[in-house]
Amino acid sequence: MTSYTQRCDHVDCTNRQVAETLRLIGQLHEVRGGSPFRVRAFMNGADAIEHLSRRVSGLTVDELMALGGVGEHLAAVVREICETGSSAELEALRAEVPADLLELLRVEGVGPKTAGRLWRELDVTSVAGLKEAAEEGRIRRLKGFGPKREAELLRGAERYAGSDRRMTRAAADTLIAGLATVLTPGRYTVAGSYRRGTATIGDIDLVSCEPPSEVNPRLRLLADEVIEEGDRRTSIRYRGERVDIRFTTPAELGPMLLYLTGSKAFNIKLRDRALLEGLRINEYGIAGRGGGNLTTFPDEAAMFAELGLPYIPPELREDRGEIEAAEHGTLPILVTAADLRGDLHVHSNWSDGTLSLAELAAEGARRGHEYLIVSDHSETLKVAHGLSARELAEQGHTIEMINRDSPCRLIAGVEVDILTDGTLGLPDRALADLELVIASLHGGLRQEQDLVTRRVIAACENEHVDIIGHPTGRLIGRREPAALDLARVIEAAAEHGTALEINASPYRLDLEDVAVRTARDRGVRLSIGTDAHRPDELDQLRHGLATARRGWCGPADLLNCMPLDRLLEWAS
DNA sequence: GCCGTTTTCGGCCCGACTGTTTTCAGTCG
Repeated sequence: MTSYTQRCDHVDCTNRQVAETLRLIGQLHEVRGGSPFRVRAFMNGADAIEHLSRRVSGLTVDELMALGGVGEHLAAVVREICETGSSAELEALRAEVPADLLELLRVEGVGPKTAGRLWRELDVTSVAGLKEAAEEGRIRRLKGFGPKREAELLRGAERYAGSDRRMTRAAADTLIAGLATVLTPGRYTVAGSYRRGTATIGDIDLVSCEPPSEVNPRLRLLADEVIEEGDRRTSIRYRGERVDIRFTTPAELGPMLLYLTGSKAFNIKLRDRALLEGLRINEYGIAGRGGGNLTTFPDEAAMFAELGLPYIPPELREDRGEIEAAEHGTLPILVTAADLRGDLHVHSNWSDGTLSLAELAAEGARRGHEYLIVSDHSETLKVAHGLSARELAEQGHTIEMINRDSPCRLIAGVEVDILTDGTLGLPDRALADLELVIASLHGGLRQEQDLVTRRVIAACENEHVDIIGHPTGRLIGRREPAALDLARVIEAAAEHGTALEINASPYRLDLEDVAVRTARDRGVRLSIGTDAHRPDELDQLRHGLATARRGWCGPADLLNCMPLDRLLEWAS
C-alpha cells in the first residue's frame, strides 16, 4: 500500500519500494495539476521497475534507460532513490503539497482536478475535511459544483475506509454466484482482473449479451445502490463491492470482452500499436484512422488475427512483454487444467485436516487426480497436531494399504516446519523415509530480511527437501509476506533443484505471479498445491493454475504435470 | 516525461456517464 511517508531508509531499495516512490512523485504532480502525460510517465516507469526480474538497485543509468518507459529523467531519479533513499524532486513536492491530500484521491468521485480545487479553494486537505466541508454546504458554492456533486462527495467520504482493499478470488466467486441469479447462463462473461486470474480482485466486470432493458431492472433489485445506469454501461454496488456491466451482442462480443478484460496497460499498448498501422481499436471493433468502416468480431481470437497477432491468453495481458512476444511468435504455451495430474499439498485428519486418508484418496479420484501428496504438519507445529517421525512411519503404512486399490495414488509426504534457527522440524533420517518433503515457514515470519532469507535457503540446501511451501507466508489482506529476498531464494532453488510452491489457496496465492515468472525464467520448477484441509478446498487448484499461467508457466515448468513415476524419480 | 515505419517535435487509448452546463469538464473503467 502506498503511504505518503514511505521512504527507503537503506541504500539497497527493493524494486517495489522504488516503484512506490515513483508513483508517489507521479501522484503529487497530479494533484499539483501537472501534465497528465508526465504523471503517466511516472506511473509507467513505476510499473516497469516493479515487474523487473533483476534488482533495480544494481542497474546503471544506461541499463535503466534501456527499459521501456524509463527515460533520462526517470533513470536519474531511480538512481537517486537507490543511492539516497529519496529524491530532491520528491522532497520539493512534499514541501508544497499537504501530507493528507493524496488520500483524497482515493475517495470515489475525487480525481486530481477536484482534489486540487478543494485544497486551493476550500483549504480541504483530508477526507475528514472533505466530509466537514460537504456537511456545511461549502462545496456546492464552488463554480461547477452543485448539491448533487456535493452529496456524491459526502457519500464517497463516508464510505472511504482508508485502504485500497481488494477481494480474494474466493470472495469474488461468492459475489459472481449471487449476480448469476439475475443473469442468464451462457449470455454473460466475467471479464476484468477476475478473468486475467489475478490473486486479488478490485471489482467485478461483466459483459452481457442480454439487452440492458432486460438486465437493468433485475440488477436494480439486487443492488445495494445503482451508481450509474445506461444502455451501454451500468454500475452497481452489490454487497459492498462495485460491479460494472457492459452490454453487447454475440456478433460484437470480441472487442467488448477484450476491452473489459484489460489490463488497462495492455489495452493502451495494443491500441497504441494498432495506431502505428493506421487502425483504431475501441470496445466496438477496429476502424480505420478516420473512424469509418468499423469491423466487429464475435470473439477475441478473430480480433487478434485481424491485428496480425496470435491469441494472447487473458492471464498474460499485463503489458509485461506479451505483446512483443506475440509479435515475435514467442508466446509461451501455457499450462492448462488438463495438464495437471495431481495436487501437491494436502492435509489429512492425521494433523489438522478433516478427511481420513481413504477419504482423501476417494476425493482425489473423484477429481480425476493421478496422485495427491499427503503433506501433514511436522510435530513442531503443535497447534496443528503435527506428526512425529514415528507417526509419519505409521501413516506411511496406512498409505501403502490404501494405495493397493485406489486409482488416485497417495504420496507419503510431510510439510515440515522451517524452524526459527533455520533447521527443520524433523530429523534428516525421518525425512529420508518419505517420498516427498515440503518445507514451510510457519513461525518467525517477522524476522529481518537476511535472517529469514537464510532460513529458507538452508531448507533449499537440505537434500531431502523437494518443495518450499507457501514461500513468503503471506495471507492476503491479513498478514504481510515475510521480508524474504526472493531473488536469493530463487537462486538457491535453481542451484539445488528445489521446487517453489504456488499455494493455490485463494487466501495465500504465494508465490505471486511475478516471482513465479522470475523463478521459471531461472529454470526453477514450480509446484501447485491446494493446501486443502477440507474436501471443498481440493477444488482450489484452479486458482493456483491461474497464477502459474500468469507466471508464463508451461507444462514443463510444473511438477504437477509429471506422471507419477517421473515425479517420484525427481523427488528421490 | 517518453518516444519514433507520421523520428527530435508533437503527439500521447478511447469511450460512457453524471452533473452542471447550453457544449463540456471531470471521473472512471
